[in-house]
Amino acid sequence: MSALDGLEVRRTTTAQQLADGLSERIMAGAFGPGDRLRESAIAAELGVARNTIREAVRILELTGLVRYEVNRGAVVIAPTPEKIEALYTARERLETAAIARTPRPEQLKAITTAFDDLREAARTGHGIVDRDLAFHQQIVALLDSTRLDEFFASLTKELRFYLTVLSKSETPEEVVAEHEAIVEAIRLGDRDRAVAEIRAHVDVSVQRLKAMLA
Amino acid sequence: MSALDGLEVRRTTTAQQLADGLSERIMAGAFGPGDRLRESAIAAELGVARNTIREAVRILELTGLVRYEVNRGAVVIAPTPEKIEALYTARERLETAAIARTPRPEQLKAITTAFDDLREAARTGHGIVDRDLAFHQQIVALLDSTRLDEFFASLTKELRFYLTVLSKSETPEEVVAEHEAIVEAIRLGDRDRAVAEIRAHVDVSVQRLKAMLA
DNA sequence: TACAGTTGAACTGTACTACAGTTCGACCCA
DNA sequence: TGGGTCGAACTGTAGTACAGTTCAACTGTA
Repeated sequence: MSALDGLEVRRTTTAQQLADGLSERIMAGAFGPGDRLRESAIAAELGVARNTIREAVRILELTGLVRYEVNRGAVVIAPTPEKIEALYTARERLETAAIARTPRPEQLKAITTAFDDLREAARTGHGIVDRDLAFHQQIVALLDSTRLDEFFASLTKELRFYLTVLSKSETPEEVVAEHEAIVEAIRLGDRDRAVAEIRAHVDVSVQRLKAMLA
Repeated sequence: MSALDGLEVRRTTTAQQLADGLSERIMAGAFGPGDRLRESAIAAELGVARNTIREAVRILELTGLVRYEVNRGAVVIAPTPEKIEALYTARERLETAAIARTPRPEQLKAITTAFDDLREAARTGHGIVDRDLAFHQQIVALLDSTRLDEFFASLTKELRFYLTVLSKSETPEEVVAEHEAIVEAIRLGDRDRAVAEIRAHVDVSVQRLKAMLA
C-alpha cells in the first residue's frame, strides 16, 4: 500500500475505450449472436475513423466475444451445442481440480461470502447469474493460479454472453440448493463429495442449457 | 474423411500472413524480449501499409507474444521470475489434474509415442525442447477438453519463447529419465505416483529456469 | 561532476481518402 | 424451382497527414 495507490493518469487509447464500450453493448444484447459488426456504420455513429474501429474490434477479439471471418469482418460469436459442451467440459475439469484442494481459511471465507451473496441475490431475484458465476470463480481460485483464474474468467465471459442471449433464467431455489450442497461439502472437508457435487452441478447446468438450444 | 479433405482455397489475409511471419521471426529470436516492433520500419521493409502492420500486430497479440503499451506500440514480452512462476503453476495444476485421470488406450499410446519421440530427439540432440513440450501437451490431452488443450498450447508457446531467448539447453539424459518415470507410473496405473512425478518434474523445471534468470 | 531543464527526432494514435475484390440478396430467366 | 446475373454494401489494404508522446542528446548551472 503506497501513498499513491489508485493515483493514475488516464492512460488509454480511443480504440481501447471503443473496445470496452462495444464489449458492454454486446454483453447487453445490443448485438445478437452471429451479427456482423459493420465498420462504417459504427465509425459514423461514434464519430471515429474506420481504422480505429478496426483496432477496437481486434482488441475485442482478445476477449473472445467476436471472431473475424475473411471478407465478412467481425462476427459476434454464437452458441452451439458443441461450444457449450466444450465450455462446460473445461469448467468441469478446472472446478473439480480446484475443489479437490484443501482451501486455506481466507479461501474458504471467500467462497462462503460468494455463496451468501448468491443467496441474497436469489432472495431479491436480481443478479443471480452473476453471483452464480462469481461463486464458481472463487472455486477456481482454490487452484492458486492467476493464469487459470484469468482463463476461467474468459470462459465465464463467454458463458455469460450465451446465457444472456438465450435469456436463461435460473430458478432461485434450485440454484441456492445446489450451491449450498457444494459449500457444505467443502466446509466439512469432504473433498470427494465436493467433487461429486460440483460435477453433478455442472452436468445439470449444461444439460439444462443444451435443452434450451433445441 | 471426405474425398475433399485438405482441399481448400487459399483464404487468408495479408495481415494474417504478416502475423504468422512475425510470430515465426519472434520465436526464432529475431526480436528479443522487450524489443519494440516499429511499425514504419516493418511496413517499409515488407512493402505493406502501416495500418496493415498494425492489424498484424493486433493479431499477434492474440497469441500472447507481444503486448501493447500506450504510445510505445507493440513490445515483445519478457520473462520475469513472476511470469515464469505463474506459467509453471498453471502447468502444474493442469498436468496434475490430467494425469490423475485414467487414460484411454489411444491416449496411453499417444503419450508413449510422444515419449519415444522425445527419447529419439535426445539421442540425436535435435528438437528436444519441442518434443518435451509435445509430451506434456499429450498429458494435458487426458483432460479431454479442447478448450484446455488450446489454453495449454498458448502457455506452451509463451514458454517456448522464454526458453529460446534464455537459450535454455536441456541435458538429454536427465530429460529422458524424468519423463520415463512419468510414463512408467502412468503405464502401471499408479496415479498417485504419476501425480508426484509430474509435480516433481515441473518443480525442478521451474527452479532450473528461474536460476537462469538470476 | 552531477543534475535539472530543454530540445528535437522518431514514433504512435488517429483521421481521412481511395479502390480493388468479395459477399449476398434481389432480380431475372429458363 | 432452380440456376444465373447484377449491383449495392462492405471488407481489406494502401497511402497521406498530423497532433501528441517518448526518449536520448544536448545545454546550462550549481
